[in-house]
Amino acid sequence: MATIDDVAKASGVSKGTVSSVFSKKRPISKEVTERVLAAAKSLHYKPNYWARSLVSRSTRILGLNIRGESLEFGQFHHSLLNGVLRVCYENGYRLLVNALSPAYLSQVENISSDPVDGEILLDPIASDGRIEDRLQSGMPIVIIGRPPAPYEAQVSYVDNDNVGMAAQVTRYLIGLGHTEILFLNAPVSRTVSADRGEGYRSAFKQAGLQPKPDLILHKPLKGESAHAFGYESALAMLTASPDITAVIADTDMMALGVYKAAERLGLRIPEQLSVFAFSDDTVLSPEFSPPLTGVRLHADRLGVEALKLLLEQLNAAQKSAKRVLVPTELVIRGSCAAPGARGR
Amino acid sequence: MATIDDVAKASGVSKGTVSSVFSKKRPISKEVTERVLAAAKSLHYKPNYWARSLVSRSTRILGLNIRGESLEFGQFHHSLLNGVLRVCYENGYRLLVNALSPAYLSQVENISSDPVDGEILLDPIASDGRIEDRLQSGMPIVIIGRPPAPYEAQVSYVDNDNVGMAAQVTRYLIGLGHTEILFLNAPVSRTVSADRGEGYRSAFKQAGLQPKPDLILHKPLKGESAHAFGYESALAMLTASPDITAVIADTDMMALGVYKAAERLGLRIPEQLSVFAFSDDTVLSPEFSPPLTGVRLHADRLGVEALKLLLEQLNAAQKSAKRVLVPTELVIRGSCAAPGARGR
DNA sequence: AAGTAGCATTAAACCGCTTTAACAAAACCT
DNA sequence: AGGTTTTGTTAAAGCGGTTTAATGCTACTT
Repeated sequence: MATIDDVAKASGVSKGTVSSVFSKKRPISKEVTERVLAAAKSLHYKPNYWARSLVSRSTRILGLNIRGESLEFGQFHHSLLNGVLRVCYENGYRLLVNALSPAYLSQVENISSDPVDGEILLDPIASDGRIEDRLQSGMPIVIIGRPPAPYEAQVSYVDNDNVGMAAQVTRYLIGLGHTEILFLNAPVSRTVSADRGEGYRSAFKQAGLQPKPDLILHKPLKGESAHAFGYESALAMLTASPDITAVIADTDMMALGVYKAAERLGLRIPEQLSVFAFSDDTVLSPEFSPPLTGVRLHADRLGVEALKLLLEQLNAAQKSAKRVLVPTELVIRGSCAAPGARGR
Repeated sequence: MATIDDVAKASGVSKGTVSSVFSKKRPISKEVTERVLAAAKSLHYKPNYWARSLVSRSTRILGLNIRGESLEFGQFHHSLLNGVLRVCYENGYRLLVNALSPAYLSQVENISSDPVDGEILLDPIASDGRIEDRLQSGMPIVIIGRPPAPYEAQVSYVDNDNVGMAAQVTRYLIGLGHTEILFLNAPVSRTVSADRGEGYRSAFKQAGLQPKPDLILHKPLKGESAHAFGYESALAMLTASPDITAVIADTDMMALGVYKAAERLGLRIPEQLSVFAFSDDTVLSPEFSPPLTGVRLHADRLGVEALKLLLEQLNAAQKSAKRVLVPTELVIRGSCAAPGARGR
């Protein structure tokens, strides 16, 4: 590959001049510009990206960081990615998808700063090392999901209104006549689980009822798949407490587990058991029988808003912690109904 | 951000030593290693990615290049991306999604070599500047889809067996009794359209029939959406030639246009018109009424195989042009049947 | 005509790291 | 003991660009 020196020599100018021709940061006479460009073309010269980034301290690359443990790229993530990519496309940024295993990152020889101008962090957990890390190094970030409390005032983030959404759903189920509602929540450490738990409880209180703490279960962060967790915990709980008439599941896969448990127990959905999922999977949900009632999260808008915040932050003189909430909508299909008798 | 010099100073060694501690390319005594690492931690030092890449001439980033004109990120692309990401994850590579608008790329100040070790090129067209470009600069590439003829022997690529697949489908329709089969093909310039066209024709010849050239239409590369093209060309052709009893569409969106045209003309599917699409969209296809018969392309495997080839190429001493074909499967749903009367 | 301002260009310093060549100290032969 | 390896460290020379300060020019004042 030809370097800037080759081009400088070939066109009879200094490398500083060649640099200016390409970066357009300083005016160069038309005549010289043409000579340089011609030489560059014949030598197949292109400025080296890394060298340029090294000194200009900018790459026009944005990062999308996915926690290493979970490379579960479902429709939610894809939809989000779509949103992010669109904004990148429009603004001339490339997108670096950063999904590296923790095992890889923990090795000394792989430690390094990230090669991006800014980053979007997905799916924050309670003690999320990534945030501290970026704050430390001054890397602009936007989080999708609510950051853990200590950082909430320090970083910008985009989120659904998880509290409100969970409350709405719970109200909906209470309105149908349910009072014993099992909540199979996300892993405790994920911030989203706290919010949804709060919404769940508040709806109960608002209705003048006492939420029962033992009806909230959390999926473990690692290990067990969502499906297995849905199946096993629903099976156990439904067997132990015959009063339960409805289940709120965190994801569609988890809901699928619940369906399976219901089948095993001979419970008809929705007549004997209502099932709900925090999901907007247009593939799976309608395929369920009965079709799964859930909520549309608008992952693409989460992506778009996050990237906009990030770009804003890159161009702003001083940082500020902004928050954007993306509204959600209940999608009522066929898996919830008024509670019926649960005879054995 | 602290630099290597700061760490060297703080731990009382030279920067060469610090470098060796982090890169592990040269043995450093345990005692010194610890001292350096401690100093690095307290200074929040991380090696600068760009500086490192500049001299080591490697970034551990792979690129996924999408032709600028088409940022139509559908399920095919997502599935492909999933495959690619999985292999990246396992091998400690980051993925750079390169979807920049052509308008942006054409500006002088934005020309520069790509900051990746290797690249996957999606959706090649007849005169694809990207390939020549990469060959020129010595950038390792793997193409998904068949590269244009002049490059076929020079670059590695992964593809479906488009010729065989198109032949299989056409045989299937001929077997059902169709002889007048309209083929709404991909844009002429896309290499995939030539292959599918060939398969279509060969099936006719094999059955002792003459394929009619005017029954093959190509979507324009830009402009019109697939849906609009499907609708308009089907409407025109079906009106002009009442003998047509089947349509092979390039994509599901195009097939949707055909459905719409059929409805407009009062043609029932599949009784009066069979429709087929080269698509495996699990969202859309079953939603069609009747459900759309198509073909499963296994985009994720395309991605996985492409990335494997790329990694192989990066590690190999000398390059070689390999080819991997990913098999496809007919997915028979409800949109094709034996031809019936097409009374007006 | 002299002085000032503006413009295009260049040489040299620098960005933060890796690597080469040189070297000292310790370990291994006979 | 003397010579040869091995091991650990360093100073200095890049990697391929950008940027700063300096330098000739030409053009504009007055």
